[in-house]
Amino acid sequence: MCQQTQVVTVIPYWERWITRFPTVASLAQAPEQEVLQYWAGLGYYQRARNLHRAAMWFAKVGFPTSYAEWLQVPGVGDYTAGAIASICFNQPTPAVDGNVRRVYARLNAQASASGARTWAAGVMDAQCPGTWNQALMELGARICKPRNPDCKNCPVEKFCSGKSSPEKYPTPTPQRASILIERYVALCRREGKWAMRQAQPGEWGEGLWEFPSKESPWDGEVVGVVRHTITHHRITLKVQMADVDTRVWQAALDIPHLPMGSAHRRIAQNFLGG
DNA sequence: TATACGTGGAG
DNA sequence: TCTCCAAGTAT
Repeated sequence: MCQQTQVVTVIPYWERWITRFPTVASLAQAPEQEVLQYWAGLGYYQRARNLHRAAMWFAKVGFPTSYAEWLQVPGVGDYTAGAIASICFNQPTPAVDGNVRRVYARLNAQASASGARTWAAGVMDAQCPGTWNQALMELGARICKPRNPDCKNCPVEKFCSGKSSPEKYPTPTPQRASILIERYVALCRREGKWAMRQAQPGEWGEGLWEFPSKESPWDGEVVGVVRHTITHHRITLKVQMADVDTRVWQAALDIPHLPMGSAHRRIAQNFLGG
């Protein structure tokens, strides 16, 4: 077995993305499959679809200028709308991210962060809402960190009700039990092409390409195992060389350019060599 | 209000 | 190698 050494220039995701989609219009005009292709590997594929829909929205009606309008944009929720409205349009809307929720819970010794938005609206500096919101978020990111918070350098330590045991707030949500999933993946090559399929709506990775798989083994040699986790699902993919009955085939040279999730991408990289 | 979503890095 | 963790939106 001999290993080939090759020099690979890794182009960052953002650079590939911004080169292909330098403007809102270019993103709006792209087919969704291509948007997914450039997003592939990052996860949260619904975000890519929402970003694409948002671009089409902007191309059609322009950028919103208020919190309420931004909330209508696909993929934009309370935090993003509040951040944009306050930072770009000087509107006194809270921008409550995970950092701000943690600052709220500790400052007020609250087990739950559900009151964070009401609190943030109340302490808002209406003269400089964007700067205020960014300061709150930075306080959480740099001082009031999830672990080892730097209380001695905290500008509001003397007001803090949770300072004696900051890591108790907010109470962590109990972790879910893992669900173990085992599937058998078939690699089937005919005339230089590989059997593949696109994940359907309702399946994981909708619209992404993958190799055929099922819960029971195929008739073929197991050549490897790939492990993968999606939230609390621990997935073991056993890779087999097997014959499958399919009508969809992809040329080996095209596979690196298809939108694929990381597990099947790893399978393609590790097992399609021959 | 609780849960699903995908991945990579830290330990 | 394994386990744990992260942040925001949609539903």
